[in-house]
Amino acid sequence: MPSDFIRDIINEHNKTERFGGRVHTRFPPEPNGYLHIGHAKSVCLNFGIAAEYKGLCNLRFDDTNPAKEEVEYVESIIEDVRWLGFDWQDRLFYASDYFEQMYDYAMQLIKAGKAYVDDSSADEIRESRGTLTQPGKESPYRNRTVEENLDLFQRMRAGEFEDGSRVLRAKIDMASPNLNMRDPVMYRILHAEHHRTGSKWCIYPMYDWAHGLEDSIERITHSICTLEFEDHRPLYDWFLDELGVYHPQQIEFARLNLTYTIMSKRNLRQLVEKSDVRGWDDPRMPTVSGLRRRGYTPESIRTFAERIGIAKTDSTIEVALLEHCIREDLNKRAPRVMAVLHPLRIVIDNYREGKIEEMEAVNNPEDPGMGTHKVPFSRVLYIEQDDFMERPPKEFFRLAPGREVRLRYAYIIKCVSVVNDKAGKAVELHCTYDPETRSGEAGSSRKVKGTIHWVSAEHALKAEVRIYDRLFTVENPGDVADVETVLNPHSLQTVTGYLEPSLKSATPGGKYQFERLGYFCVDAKDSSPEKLVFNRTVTLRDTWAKIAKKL
RNA sequence: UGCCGAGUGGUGUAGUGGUAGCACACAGGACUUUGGAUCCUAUGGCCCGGGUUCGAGUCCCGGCUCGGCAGCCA
Repeated sequence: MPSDFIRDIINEHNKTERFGGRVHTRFPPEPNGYLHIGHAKSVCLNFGIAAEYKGLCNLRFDDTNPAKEEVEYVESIIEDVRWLGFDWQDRLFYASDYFEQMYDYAMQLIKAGKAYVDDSSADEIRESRGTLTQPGKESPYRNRTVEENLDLFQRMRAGEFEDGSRVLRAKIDMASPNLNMRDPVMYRILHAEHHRTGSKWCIYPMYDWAHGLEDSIERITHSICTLEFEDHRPLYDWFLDELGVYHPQQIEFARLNLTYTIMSKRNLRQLVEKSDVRGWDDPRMPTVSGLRRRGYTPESIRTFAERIGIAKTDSTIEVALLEHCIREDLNKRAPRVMAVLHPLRIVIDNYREGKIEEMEAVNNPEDPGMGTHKVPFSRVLYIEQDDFMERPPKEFFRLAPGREVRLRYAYIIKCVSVVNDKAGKAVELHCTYDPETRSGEAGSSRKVKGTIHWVSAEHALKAEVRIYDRLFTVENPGDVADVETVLNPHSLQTVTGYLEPSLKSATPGGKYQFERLGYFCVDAKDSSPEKLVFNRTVTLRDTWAKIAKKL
């Protein structure tokens, strides 16, 4: 069980019986965009804590702003939370289900002389709010009678007034050093169609007013949110105390930041709208749907969420940790296959034309229980262009003129000649094989420096392979004024890959390790049996790349 | 220069008065029919200054730095 300041607080509450030993959290997204990895952190935290303490966690849509919210988003959020592996049973709630009760509570506050209808314009309210260093000024409407406020508020609800003409405000303290306490707006008039309540309402509650009530109504014990709401906690507490209702504890933690990644919904939406990516679920997006399509597993994301920890310090996690988590998971479960993405044709001169052998390949060296499968071998093969160099440095131990290398699960071959094109680029290799060295047989114990992967040209399956790189060229794209300027133009490279024939039966979402290259998955949207499409999830650790870089 | 909050290796995160630990990254090595995986080893840290104490990352005081807040967004 992880240890962090939130669990410390819960342990303390359990000790003092503040909530009678109960633990009940909630994940409260606003349905105005797709969930991203930062939300996943919160989902794992809230549902994870509930599970650890044998408590409950609700899924609740904070749908108080009809102007920005859509059912498409609620559907995607439900799918994503479920995919991450969490269950809210029958506790799927919507803030909009509580509108009537919130209205009653507002009437109660008005009757207590703690809220008033303000006829000021938005501009006037902003100007009278004061500044960070100067107190605000009280509204001329602040001291209306309770009767007048009641009447006006009822008429606001009845639709008698235009958008923006009036608001309901809490009467707190215009001189408070905490701006949130300077008579915050509780309701605004919005004649807008709500995705659930239709046109039933034309006044909508503001976050600060609504959120605590939602938590209170659901008997939440620990209302976990991000740091920027720290200043709002006094207001959260004020509303609940003035109403005298059940009062959860709000706790704030630092949101997730990732290197080379943007997390704000605004920026993510911009990428989608400007077609910098192919939608919210583009595999380059840090959205849960993007990661899923990219080939990330729920387990890897949960592990990641656990490893990054929970704290109040603003921090930025290196994206390498996320990549480590998916490699670690896929290493244990992904079957190994061979695929050549940048083919170089080789002919084994001394291998009889038309001869075909079935080589036995291990499905996963980490798990012998996964068995083996056959791969056809023949005279003409493809190997990776990177696995051959005409003038290799001494650190390179793959194929080169006159050098030997092992073909994975097959024979040791030697390169005897190179065919170059006009530009001098190697386009075909002629090799000989050593018949004594077939994998698994007596002579196969002979050692050579390198082993490379291959596919038989005549048996190869062609597929579209999408190779992804980071979306941004800088570590902190979120700090840049316009993210368009730091987009990586090479974040997607599409190639035709040559795959071993066993992949014929690959189904959408299927995850594989292409030996020596990385983990790849069948694209869930664009792949079909006629035209397979693979996404590269993540590369394997590449020691050679590091060496080559230093040369 | 208002209010709130945060400062522990490169990046994160533990440590609640008693040997500063873990993960990732990085460097080296072992092993290897994936330059994968695995294993081993190394480098590297308590923002600063005072104070309390036998003893301070931890408690106190004073600084410094960074983040958040002036939507009828959440």
